Amino acid sequence: MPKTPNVEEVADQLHSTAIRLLRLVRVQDTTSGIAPARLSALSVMVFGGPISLRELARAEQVRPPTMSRIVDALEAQGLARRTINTKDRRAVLIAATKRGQSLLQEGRARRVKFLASYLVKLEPAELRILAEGLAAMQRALQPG
Amino acid sequence: MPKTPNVEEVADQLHSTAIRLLRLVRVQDTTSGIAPARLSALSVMVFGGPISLRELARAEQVRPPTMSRIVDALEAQGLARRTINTKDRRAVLIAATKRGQSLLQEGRARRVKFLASYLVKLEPAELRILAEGLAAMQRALQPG
DNA sequence: AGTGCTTTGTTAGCACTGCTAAGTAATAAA
DNA sequence: TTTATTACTTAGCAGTGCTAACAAAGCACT
Repeated sequence: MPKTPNVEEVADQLHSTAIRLLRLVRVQDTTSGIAPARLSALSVMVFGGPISLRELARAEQVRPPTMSRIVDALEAQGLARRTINTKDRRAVLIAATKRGQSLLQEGRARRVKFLASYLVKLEPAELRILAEGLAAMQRALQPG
Repeated sequence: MPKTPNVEEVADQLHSTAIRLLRLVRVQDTTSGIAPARLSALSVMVFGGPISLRELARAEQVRPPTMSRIVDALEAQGLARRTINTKDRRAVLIAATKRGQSLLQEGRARRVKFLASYLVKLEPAELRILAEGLAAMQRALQPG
């Protein structure tokens, strides 16, 4: 029976493990031909549907000018489109194109597959603990 | 008794959770006055001692020219110093200064404390599971 | 309608961080 | 000694974050 771990120690491990993990998958992301911030913004559109620039910026924790440029690039690559919001003509509605959708799904699949290739080294019991640990972490990171 | 989870599902959760976590702590890092790549490189020197540029670049998974510029900035901020390697005069030995060491420790402490403030919301049993899950993940990410 | 405030988005310009290509200096190999 | 390799730097590009400053649209109130 393992003893209750120190909170700060876990926090430290958490941080460094997250860094290592994202560095690992970054390599996979570059093969998609879409830069990471663009891929991430595209993902929000694909899973959440058309969205205003302001909302998209908030979802990505980025300022509007930054997101405006990201959308510029996605449009130039034919992966997203700005459409007119007839309800409020100040705002734009940004949506992923068909091509943007399929490209995202492919990239996501590749990334997940890549990560999964590491996880298969674990015993079923370890995998279960990892899944439970993740669930706990998601609860902890929840605002409030 | 929870059933054994799907590997790809866990991989997906892992990825998005890691992204969210690092976005969270990024805010804390900006308060240190050192940019993230510089902070990370500094950390390698502080915990591993003097190191050549090539090794440092490898440790940070970055190309030498990129690291050369990061070290330039750290030197300009008085946080690291390039010294001559008498064994091989092609190479440089890069080491953190006293100021670099203390600044890093402070930043690290602030980040850990910040993360820990989220983790205290968890029950001891959840925290234990999270720690075990992290350990499993570190085994999985191990090369080989 | 008109006046003024707020909201949405853009443009311009800066800092930081990644890359490759091309160069110099020191060392190793032939 | 000549050639190749290794370590590092410089130059220049792309991507991604920011703030400041602006235009356009909507809102509130007279």
